[in-house]
Amino acid sequence: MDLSPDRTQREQGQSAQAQAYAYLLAEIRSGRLEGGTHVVADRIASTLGISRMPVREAIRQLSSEGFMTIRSNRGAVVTALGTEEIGELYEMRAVLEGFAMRLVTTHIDRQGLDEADIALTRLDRARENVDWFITAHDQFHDAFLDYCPRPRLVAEIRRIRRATEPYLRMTLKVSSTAGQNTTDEHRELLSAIRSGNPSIAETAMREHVLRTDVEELVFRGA
Amino acid sequence: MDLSPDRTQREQGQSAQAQAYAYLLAEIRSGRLEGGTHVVADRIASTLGISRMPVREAIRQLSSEGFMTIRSNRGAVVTALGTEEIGELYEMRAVLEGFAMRLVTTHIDRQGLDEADIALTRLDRARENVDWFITAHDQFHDAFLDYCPRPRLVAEIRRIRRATEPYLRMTLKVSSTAGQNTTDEHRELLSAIRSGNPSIAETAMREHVLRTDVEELVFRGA
DNA sequence: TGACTCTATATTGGATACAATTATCTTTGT
DNA sequence: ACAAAGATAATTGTATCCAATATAGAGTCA
Repeated sequence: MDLSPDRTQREQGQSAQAQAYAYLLAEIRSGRLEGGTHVVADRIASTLGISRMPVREAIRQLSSEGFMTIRSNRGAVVTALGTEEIGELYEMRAVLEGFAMRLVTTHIDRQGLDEADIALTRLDRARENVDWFITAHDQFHDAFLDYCPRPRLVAEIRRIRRATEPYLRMTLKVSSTAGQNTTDEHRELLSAIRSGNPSIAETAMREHVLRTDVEELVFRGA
Repeated sequence: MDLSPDRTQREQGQSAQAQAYAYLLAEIRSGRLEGGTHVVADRIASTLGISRMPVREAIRQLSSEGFMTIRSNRGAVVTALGTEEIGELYEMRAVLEGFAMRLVTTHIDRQGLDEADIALTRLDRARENVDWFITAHDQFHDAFLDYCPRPRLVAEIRRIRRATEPYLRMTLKVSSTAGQNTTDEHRELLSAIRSGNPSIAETAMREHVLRTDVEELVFRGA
């Protein structure tokens, strides 16, 4: 997940549209393109040294993925989510990822649990730095999702996570440090999955995402 | 939900891209464009009397919504879902719509429940005709979703329903008639929501979608 | 000063033109 | 007859061009 600000020159075999898509998504996820920003296709095009059409396509795709909003004849703006919408996205992820855990409990093995344990340690050590924390946090959740035998479900969960990332980043920057309880939260989650009981695991994950993430984001800052 | 096969001439104010999108989506949902069909942008363009660019954008949007698949330099094909993928989509809908019912129980009023009751009657009467049945079935579920205060969640549920519609249609055509138990199933669902207990409602809907729809589709035909 | 109209500019939507790639057909050799 | 190779056509990807629309600004009049 590199987020280099400058021109990602078209590497071998990468289409112009893919380049534009990757560029814009990275700008949005990183927060460099803030919500509400008006994105002019022509500017992006010349920044990347390509024409406007592939940029248009990238914008359309990003908009149907929720990252941008296209207003007819008035261009595209980076989707600015209000607290309600952010809350709704977290809620959806909570529900979906909760269900994913139900499936994970019956598919994860010793190795998977060990990996999650390691990820938890990394997460604890990464508390001071926003980028590290987000990366480690994603990896912790991914450690479980890797064992969920539902590719589309996993893709959707990750999509939602990306969509909310800029706001998580903002919040973390404000509070500067993730709390100690974050680690405790995740440790409890891990043990719920270790229990092997699908219902317990589902509930734990649902509550975890709702509690930790939504509360911190919506009520504390943003 | 009209699905006219012939040219939907560009009505007042409708952009070419919107026209292409609506046209392709209707063709796919109705089953006229079967899964696996290679869609040539130029053909669609001349069919609709527009150029290729807005069609490309429509295709890209449809692909990011799961209706089509774009292979680099090799065009787009209508997504052909296997039984596993269909099952996964139903599963996701079951989970999301289950959660939606949790919220609905605390927001629905007398009028909403009456509407659901009426929709149930219509559903029962529409059992012989595939199109009527699908419409009535959607309306029954929508009667609840109208009372769910989470717009994105509702949109996602409907998106999944549209994506699986062609396959439901195929299955219904084979079995020619929806069973009596379909009505019973939905009646039980309604009473679960009437109970006013969020957890009962959530479970009922989740089980309902998984049981009725997935079983009929995946194990009976398709 | 402030609202309004008209004009100039920027931006978007769409069509066409061209280049790059893939698919199809034909030819050739065995 | 079959496979390989080359030529040809079809299709996709991208750039450029033009028209339609929206935005911003200058001037005008009360």
